[in-house]
Amino acid sequence: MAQSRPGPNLSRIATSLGVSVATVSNALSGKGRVSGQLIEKIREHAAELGYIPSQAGRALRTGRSGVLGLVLPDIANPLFPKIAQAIEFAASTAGYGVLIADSRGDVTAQTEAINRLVERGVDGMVVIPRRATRISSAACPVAVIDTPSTSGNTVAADHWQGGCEIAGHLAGLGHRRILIIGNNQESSVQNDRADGIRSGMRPDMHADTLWIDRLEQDRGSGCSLGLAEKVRQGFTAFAALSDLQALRALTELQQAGVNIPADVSVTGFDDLIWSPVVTPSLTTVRMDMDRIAEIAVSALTDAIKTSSTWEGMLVTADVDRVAMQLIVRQSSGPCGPGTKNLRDGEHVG
Amino acid sequence: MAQSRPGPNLSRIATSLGVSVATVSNALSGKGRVSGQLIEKIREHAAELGYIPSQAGRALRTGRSGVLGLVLPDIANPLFPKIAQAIEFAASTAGYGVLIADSRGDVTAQTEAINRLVERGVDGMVVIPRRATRISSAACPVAVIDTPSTSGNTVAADHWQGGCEIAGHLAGLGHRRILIIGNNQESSVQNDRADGIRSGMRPDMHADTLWIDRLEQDRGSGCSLGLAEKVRQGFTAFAALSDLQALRALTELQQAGVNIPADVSVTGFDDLIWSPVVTPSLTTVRMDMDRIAEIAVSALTDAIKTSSTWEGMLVTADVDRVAMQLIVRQSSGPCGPGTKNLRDGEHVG
DNA sequence: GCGTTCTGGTTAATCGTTTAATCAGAGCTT
DNA sequence: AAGCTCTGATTAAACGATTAACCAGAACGC
Repeated sequence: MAQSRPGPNLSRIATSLGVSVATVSNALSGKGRVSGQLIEKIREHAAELGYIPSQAGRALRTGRSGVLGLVLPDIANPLFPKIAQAIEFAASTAGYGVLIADSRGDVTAQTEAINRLVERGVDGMVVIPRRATRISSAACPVAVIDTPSTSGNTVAADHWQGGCEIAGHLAGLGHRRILIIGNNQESSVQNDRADGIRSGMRPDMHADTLWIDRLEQDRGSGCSLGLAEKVRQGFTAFAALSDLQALRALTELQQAGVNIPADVSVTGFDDLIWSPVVTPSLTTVRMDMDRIAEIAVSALTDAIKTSSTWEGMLVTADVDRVAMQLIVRQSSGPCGPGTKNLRDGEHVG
Repeated sequence: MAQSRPGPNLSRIATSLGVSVATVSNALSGKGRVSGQLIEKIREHAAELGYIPSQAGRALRTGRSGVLGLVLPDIANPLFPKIAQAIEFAASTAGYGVLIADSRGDVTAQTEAINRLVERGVDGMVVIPRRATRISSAACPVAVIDTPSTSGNTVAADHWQGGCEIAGHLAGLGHRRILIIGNNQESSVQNDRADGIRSGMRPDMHADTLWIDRLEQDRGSGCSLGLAEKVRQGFTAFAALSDLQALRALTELQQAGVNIPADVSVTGFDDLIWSPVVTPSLTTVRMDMDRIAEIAVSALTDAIKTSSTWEGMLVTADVDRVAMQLIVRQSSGPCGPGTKNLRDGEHVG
């Protein structure tokens, strides 16, 4: 039961140098009144002893754990790697650790996950909420990354503006009939993206929307989206609300013999990992996750510093939306005669 | 500076019930000697007060934080969501939290990330090592998830066996010339998978291997893999060592007008998120990440319980490999006459 | 020369939990 | 009745860091 840690602690440094623990603590934190030379000497000695402060001791005394929680609706989300990476980076440069909690898609599991984090004593947390769920405020500051149009959102990518970018791009290429392909109508993010696309269209343009989950309820998951038929109906551009759906559309169209981008264009959202390497590479719109994470984390750490009350609260940031950036690749091209040879079959079904 | 936590602590419960803190602690942990009725009363009262033990206090006293670290070579890895989800689940059912650390691909950053975790006082950690790097053992038990053939591996999917499954599947479909498509020749995981494929082939089969990163060094990243040419050379099956490369192959072939699976077959590894929804859906081989995570975590917690010494050590488990499961979908089919019409162009280059 | 201020430290309390050591009383033996 | 054990609790000492409060001595003003 050698339960004492191996590394030196404050008192070991103190006795070894013949000073008091308080002085060592002050020297290292630069808080109390210690002479310059002594500070130097203590820091040097601490360094060569390889001193690492006990988070437990510090946490117990200060009431702060130095850890942030990260709650995700569903870790399996392909966007998650970028989010986690960005949050972890922002947090660790701010001196915080990141504790993850997965809610496995379930809504009740989300509050459960939040509770787990609270029990572990996180100082604050970043929540990417599931669908349109509200955060039953936990016992610590909470930053929400959702979409700017949702109340309670701390900071997020400007999904609406991202949609505008896509619409503008497609408009510039001459496309007039666009099929928006989304997964879930209840997702506020996807709705904002779709709204953005519609708002960015010129007056002479027209868009229909296809929600995959509804289609799959009828036809079964993984079913065909019937996009070849949509091509025959005159749609020349398929704007998916996520790269995953864009990929699905892309491969379905390719399999049906539709050439991209010669015949039709396909665009996505998020610039996920496969987007640059598929053929044709995917035109998409990217969110600056690093910046979003940095804003969220600093809003959180500010709230932690100044929070005198322990009630849960949703933190706010000066900037609540971060622009998305259009990445033009090969899956989008001018709306040209390439589609003509498919048009004759109109109104087949 | 209301630095005292809001929730009740042991002493509040104790005074409120007129007993000592020790008794409350014993009653809740079931360790000391407390009468049955008193245990009941204390637990009840603690519950209705919403008592949550202070991890900081406990950690300070016991020297255990109740937190595991998770170190990833590169969080952006598309496999990461599954890993993180599985580890988090296994850890939280074992009563542990999970602190993440990203090494952003860099090898030096990996040790840095490990140090960050140690400083935060993790009781142990799970490391998915970068390429062939060895873990410079940290000051806590470490479980390594790599591949069974690597020394120091705690537990991992049986990538070699997974390769055999693929080879067997393709052999049964009549394929004789296989192109293995990998990303990186230095990856021990990819090497094991490739070896597995070769070992699982029948004597009359032949396989070549294409390493993408080498190709990209010459032709630039995102370049064509020249697979259409390979089809003309007589390859009828493309076995990628990851679904990401499989997807790349699939789309490149489709764009070149090659029909899958009629003309050639494409297979992958890992059953990543897009695999079921692309057209044609991807035949792949899946690892049982939940089981791997559970084995790794329980090996870790065992080591933590019994560890009297604080030196770092690589833990071992009874089972060091978990079988992979073949998922047959639509991207693989019989090697048939479908390829014939492309064969006449043999030896063009 | 005596009160005051400033400097550079020390003392001691505290955070909340665990756990070894102790202790009061009941029941039992001889 | 003295000694013993057993039960059910209490006491007190950690764990390691932070920080308010205190204190000795030097410098200084008047």
